[in-house]
Amino acid sequence: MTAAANQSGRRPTTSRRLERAGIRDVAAAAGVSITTVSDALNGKGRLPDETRSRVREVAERLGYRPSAAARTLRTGRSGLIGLTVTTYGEEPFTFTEFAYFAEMARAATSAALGRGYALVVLPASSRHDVWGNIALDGTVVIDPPDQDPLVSELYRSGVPVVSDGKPGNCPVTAWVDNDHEAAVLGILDHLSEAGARRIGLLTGTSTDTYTRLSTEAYLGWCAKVGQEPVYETYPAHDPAAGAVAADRLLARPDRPDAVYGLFDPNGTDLLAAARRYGLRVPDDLLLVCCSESDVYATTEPPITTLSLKPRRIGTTVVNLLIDAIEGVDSGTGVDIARLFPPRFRTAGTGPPPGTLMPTELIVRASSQRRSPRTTVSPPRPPGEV
Amino acid sequence: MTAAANQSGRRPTTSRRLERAGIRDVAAAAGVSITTVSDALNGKGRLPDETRSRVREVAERLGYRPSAAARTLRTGRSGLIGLTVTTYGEEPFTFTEFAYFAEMARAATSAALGRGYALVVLPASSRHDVWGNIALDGTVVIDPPDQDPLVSELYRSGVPVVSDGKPGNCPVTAWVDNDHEAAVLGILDHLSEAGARRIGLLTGTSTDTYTRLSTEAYLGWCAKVGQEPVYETYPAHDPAAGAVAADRLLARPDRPDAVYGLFDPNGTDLLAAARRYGLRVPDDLLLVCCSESDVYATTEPPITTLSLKPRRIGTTVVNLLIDAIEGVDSGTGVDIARLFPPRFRTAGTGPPPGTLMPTELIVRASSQRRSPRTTVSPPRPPGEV
DNA sequence: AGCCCTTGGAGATACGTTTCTCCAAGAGTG
DNA sequence: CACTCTTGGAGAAACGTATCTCCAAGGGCT
Repeated sequence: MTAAANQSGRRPTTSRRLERAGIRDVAAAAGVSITTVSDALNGKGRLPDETRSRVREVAERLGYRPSAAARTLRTGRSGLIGLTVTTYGEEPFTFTEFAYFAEMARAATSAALGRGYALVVLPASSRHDVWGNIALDGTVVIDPPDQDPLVSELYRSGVPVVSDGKPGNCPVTAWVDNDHEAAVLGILDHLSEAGARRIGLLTGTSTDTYTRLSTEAYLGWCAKVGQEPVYETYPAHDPAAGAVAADRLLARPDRPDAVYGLFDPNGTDLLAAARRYGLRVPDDLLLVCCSESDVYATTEPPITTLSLKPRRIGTTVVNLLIDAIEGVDSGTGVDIARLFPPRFRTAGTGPPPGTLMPTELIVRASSQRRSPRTTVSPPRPPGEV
Repeated sequence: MTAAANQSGRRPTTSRRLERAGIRDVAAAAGVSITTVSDALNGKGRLPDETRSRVREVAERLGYRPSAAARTLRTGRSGLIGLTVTTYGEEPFTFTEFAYFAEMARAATSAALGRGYALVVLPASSRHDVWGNIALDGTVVIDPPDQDPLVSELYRSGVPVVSDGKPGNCPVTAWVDNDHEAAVLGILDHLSEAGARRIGLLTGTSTDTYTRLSTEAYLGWCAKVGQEPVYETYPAHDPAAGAVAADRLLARPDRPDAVYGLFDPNGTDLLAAARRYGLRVPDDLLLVCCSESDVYATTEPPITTLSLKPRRIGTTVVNLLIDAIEGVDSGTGVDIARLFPPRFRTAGTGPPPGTLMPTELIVRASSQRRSPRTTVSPPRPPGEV
C-alpha cells in the first residue's frame, strides 16, 4: 500500500493533506495500480467484476473526480463545442434574430448534452486569446458573414466547423440552412392569392445569408411577375431603425398593399405604422413577418408568421458537428483530420455537404383578406388613431 | 538546432510531420529553450526585448497555438465558467423567464469575455458525467431551488458558486438578486394610487426565490392593508397553463380590478382574458406584469411592466464570481480554497455576501386610470368581443 | 513434461504546458 | 584580484490521466 502510494518517490506523506483525491490516491487506497483504476472506472481492460466494483467503491468513497484537463490533454477530446454568434457592436448576440437564436441555441444545447458535449458561447468578436485558450472539439457558427476570418482559421487548424446558414466563402465541414428562397416565394404567392397587388418587403442592410437570399428571392419574384420592387432596408440590429423603416415603407407614394418583414419585430412595427396611417389590417394591408414569437397569435389582429423552426436547425447542426468530430477517428483509429489537413480534403470532395430544412408558415388573420379589394388607397399622413 | 529538437530523445524526425506545432517546435526553430519560449510568449521571466520579439515571430510563423488543455492542467485555471439554468422537463432553460434569462445570459457572457473567461451552458439536469468532464473555474447558478444538490456538490468541491437569486439552503460564495419585496410593494402601491380596490396576483407554483418572495410580499401587503388576497397559481413553465390561470383569475366571483402578473406572458394572457370578459383596460382592469419584452410598449393598450434589469444582474454575478476566482490566490499565492474547504470558511464568515439590485417600473397606459371608478362591476361570462 | 493461451494486472511513457531551481558569464566594486 | 550582483537563459519536475507494452501465474492440451 505505502509502496504504491510512494511510487516514483512523489507526494511525501508529510505535506498537504487536503488536496483533491487523484487517481493515484484511489489506486493506493484500493491497493491496485493506476492502470487498474483507470480501466475499472472507464470500463476498459480485462478485469473481473469484483475488482471493478471494489475500485469504483473506493473512488466513490474518496470523492474522486477525474481531472477534465488531464483527460483532455491525454485524449485530445474536451467534450466542448463552441457556439459562435455574430455580433453587432458590443453585444454578443444579435438583437434581431434573438428569439430565433435563443430557440436554436437551446435546442443545440440539448442535443449536445444528450451526446455528452457542452456548449461554450463565443462571440466571433471575442478577443483572440479567449478563443485560443479553450480546447474545442468543434464549433457551430451561426450565420457567418461572407468572409469570416475566424471560421477560416478554425477550419484551417483542423477544428470541425458546421454553420447555421449557408456559408459564403468560408470553408466549413458542413452547413444547415432553411430553404429561404422557397419560404419567401411561398409567402409572396400566399399574399398574392389573398389579393395583394403590390407586395413590399422590409429587409436588412447586412450581408448575411438570410438577408441576402431572402431579398434576392423577392427581387426575382418581382421580376417574374412583373411587379416593381417596393422595399426598405435598415440595419437589422437596431430596433429603433426597424420602426422607422416600417413607417417609411408605408409612407411611400407607391405604398404596398401587403408587406413581408424579414425580422421579428417588424410585425408590431408594421402594425403600429399601419395604425398611424389609418390602415386596417388585413383590409387595407396584408401582413406577414418572420418570427418565432407567439405574441403574434394574440395581437390585434393576429399576424401571420414564418417560423424558421430553429429547434430543428439547432439539433441538426449539433448532430452533424458531433458526427464529424467522432467520425474522424472512429473508423480506422487514425486521425484523418491531422494527417490530411482541410486543404487536401476540400480539393477532393468538392463543396461541403449542406442540408436545407423547410420552414413553416403560420397563417393568421393578417394575411387573409375577408373581402378582396381591388383598389389601392393612397397613403395618408400620420395623424390621430 | 537538431540537438535542441532532439532533446530528451523524443520526436524522431522520421515520423509524422503534420502535427500541430508545439512549444518544443518553436523552441527548436528559434534556437532557444522551452522555458524561454514560454516566458517570451507570456511576458514573464527576464528576457531582452530582442529575444522576446524573435521568439514571438517564430511562434507566429509556425502558427503556434498553446494547448489549452495543457495550460489548464498545469495552472489549474481553465478560463471557463459554468452557467447553470434551472430546467423544467426536458428543456434546458425555462420558458417563462426566457427574455429575462436571455438578456441576463447575454450580459453575463459579455462581462465574462471582457475579463477573459468564456461561459459554458450547463443545465442543472445534465448528466453528471458532463459536469464532471469539464474543468470549471466557477459557476453561475440561476435561481437555484431550495436544496440544490448540484450547487452543494460544486461548492463542496471548492468551485466558487455565485447565484442569481437569493439561495434557499444551498451554500454559495455570493449571490445577487433583485429586491423583489420592494418591487412588489411598489407595484401594489402604484396600483392603489391609480384607484385599485382589489388587487389580484397571477403567480407560480414553483418554489424558486422569485416566486416565493414576490408572493410573500403580496400576501404581507394584503394583510397590512386589510385586503383579502385574490390570486391564482400555475406552473410557470407551461404557457398554456398561464392563459388558463389568467382566465380563472378574471372569472372569479371576487374578480380583482387590478392584476399583477409575475411572468412575462401574463400581460398578453390577461389582456386576452379581459377582452373575453368584456373588460376594458385600464378602465375596468388595471394591469401590470413583469417582463423584459418591449412588445408591451405597442400592445393595445400598452402595458405597464416591471423590469428586473437582467443585464445589470448578469454583469454583477459574473464579476462577483471572477473576483472570487481570482481573489482566492491572488493575495498570498496560497490557494486558500484548497487549504480551507468551504466547511471551514462558512463557519467563520457567516452567510455569504448578497447584493440586492433595484428593479424598474415602466409605467404605461394599462395602470393609469383616466377616470377613477368607484364601483367594481361583476364578472361577465365569456362571449363576443 | 513441455507448450501455448488466457487472465489479471503492473510499469512506464506521453500529452504540452508552466514554473521552480539553478548556472554561467559578464559587470561592477572594494 | 576576489567578491557579489545582475542578466539571460537552460534543465527538469510537476500537473493527472490514458494507454501501450509487458509479465507472472495458472490451466489445458499433446
